[in-house]
Amino acid sequence: MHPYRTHTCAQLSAENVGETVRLSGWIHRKRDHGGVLFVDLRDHYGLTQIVADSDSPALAVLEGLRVESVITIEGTVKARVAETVNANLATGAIEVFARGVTVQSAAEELPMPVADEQPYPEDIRLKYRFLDLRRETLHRNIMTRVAVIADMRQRMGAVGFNEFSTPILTASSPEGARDFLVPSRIHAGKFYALPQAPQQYKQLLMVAGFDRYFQIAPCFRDEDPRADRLPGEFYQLDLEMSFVTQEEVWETMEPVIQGTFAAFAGDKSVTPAGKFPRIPYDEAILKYGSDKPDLRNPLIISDVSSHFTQSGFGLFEKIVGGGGVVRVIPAPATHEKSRKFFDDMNDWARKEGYAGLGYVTRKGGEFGGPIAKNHGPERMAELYAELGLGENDGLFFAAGKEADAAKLAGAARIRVGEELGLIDESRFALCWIVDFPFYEWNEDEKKVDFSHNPFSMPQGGIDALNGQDPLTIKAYQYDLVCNGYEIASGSIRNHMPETMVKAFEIVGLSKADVEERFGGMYRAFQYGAPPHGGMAAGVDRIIMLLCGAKNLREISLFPMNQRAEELLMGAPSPAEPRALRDLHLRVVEPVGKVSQTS
RNA sequence: GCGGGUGUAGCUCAGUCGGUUAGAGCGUCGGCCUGUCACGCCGAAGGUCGCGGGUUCGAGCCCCGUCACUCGCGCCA
Repeated sequence: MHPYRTHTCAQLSAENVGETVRLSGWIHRKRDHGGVLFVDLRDHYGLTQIVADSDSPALAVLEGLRVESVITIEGTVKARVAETVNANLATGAIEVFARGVTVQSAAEELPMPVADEQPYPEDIRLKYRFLDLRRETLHRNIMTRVAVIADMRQRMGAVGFNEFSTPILTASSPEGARDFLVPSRIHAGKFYALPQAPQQYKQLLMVAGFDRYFQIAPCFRDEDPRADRLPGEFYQLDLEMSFVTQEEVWETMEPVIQGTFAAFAGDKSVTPAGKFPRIPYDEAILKYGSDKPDLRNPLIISDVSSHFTQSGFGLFEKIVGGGGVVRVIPAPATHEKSRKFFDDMNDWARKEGYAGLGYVTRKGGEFGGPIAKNHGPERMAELYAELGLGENDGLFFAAGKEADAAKLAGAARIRVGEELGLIDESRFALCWIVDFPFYEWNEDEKKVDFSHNPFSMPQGGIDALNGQDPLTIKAYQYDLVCNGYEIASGSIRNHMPETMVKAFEIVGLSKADVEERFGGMYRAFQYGAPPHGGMAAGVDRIIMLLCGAKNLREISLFPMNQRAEELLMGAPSPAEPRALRDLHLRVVEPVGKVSQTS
């Protein structure tokens, strides 16, 4: 007989009654009735009830063990009598009568429960992550993660992509996020950087003629986290294709992404492949106030500035006269809502740092609120007719400089949608946001900057760079958005050296700068580079959506906390003086702050 | 870097207007219990009310500072 087990804890059924078996696992729960004792024995696969009574030498041993101790049970499979069958358990028709027990590893008193899903403080969960990972939900989420990644690999392979591993110790990329640096021992004063993404390597693979690359790629960025952004490291489904237009990237990836979503969506619907809406960036900002709109929210923002060029409502007239805009978010069927509902929204907007969120109420056709009063009921009715709003619909107003108003309107759209329960939770709504601006105006430095990706191809190519106002140039650049989360981002790359040089010139960088900062890639483009493009999808975020988790820590094995500490292993930690010497480093403590070590 | 929220037993939380010895449930420990499956019953231990300062006759409660966790802004090409 196998020293540890003949079956897993999910395997035994009525068919095994009478067999002598061996099971190993953790003591999930223990119910001690004195003369008879039950143990729910748990392994990765499931639970089996173990029973011991005074006839069994196992009774005394099990009585003395704490939960989460690891044991091996040898015993006989018994059918449960009808009244004691547990329909909630896969193995609930049987139990194993323990004849002998071996303690493989006794557990101390636990710092946190395993057989219980009660919320627990993050720092304890992270410090005892091995216990946390035993808990049902997290254990299941991690297995979903494993399955999603395997599914992605399979689908990518099926459409002709090959998985390549690119270097982890690489060169610092001067654009973008803050790098994690690794000091060089051999080269004093020089540093490797961990890749923020395999961007340049995957483009080099295209130049090297490999045609279709993908990788479940670890990426490293030293930026502050969010609930949907892990500190330090994360994974991307990174891919690149040669000789493609952006439409081909979308057409190739829609079935892959849709397929993976559908495979794990449970009873939620997923936007069909080939039907992902393609929304230009400018339109997204106008209609949704965001470049990552949640399309489950039916509310659409409208620009009503033209209605306020002349208005009894002086504030809006002044804003529009000064080049600003007035945008509105409908609040359908809010005639029963109290004044507090509307005032609370305004308070919320002010708390978020905006000037305020105006509103008009409407009940049975009657307008209410100061904006309606001053603007006048006839003009309000005109505006309502244009927007197609009914006699019980309210309206929120976001006014100011265009970018601010759009942002406030976007935030208000989300909040109104949630408050009114308008979000359709039963689906994954996917869309592409396309035609991102290539450049943007940097108000602080009074100069033009790259808006997103300096490697992407400007629409119109070098002619556009030469002849057009830079701020009107679009890029062949796109994001994939699901339920308000940006889940992928990509572009057709700029593979032409002279176009690259021109593109960087506009943000004030010379040819020499390009050669210095992107030397490898720039050099590669001198020797025959195929037109190429691709994208990178946030694996963690996709898994979070599919698991219905609100936080990336719920789908990650050993995540760092918000201060980028890994509490289980204790990272980061101070280095030995000798290691610092080898690396030619000396630590300079920040003034006024003592670094904490544990 | 900035802002919001939270901080009371190992955990989840209650704690009235600032007023007696700070409570409950879960967990832990001890005892009892031969059919439970979130077993039950009895008992016990367990508290620098995050920390420091202040106001007050008196502070878990009010004020100031600070720390931790968390959510957001900046940031994330």
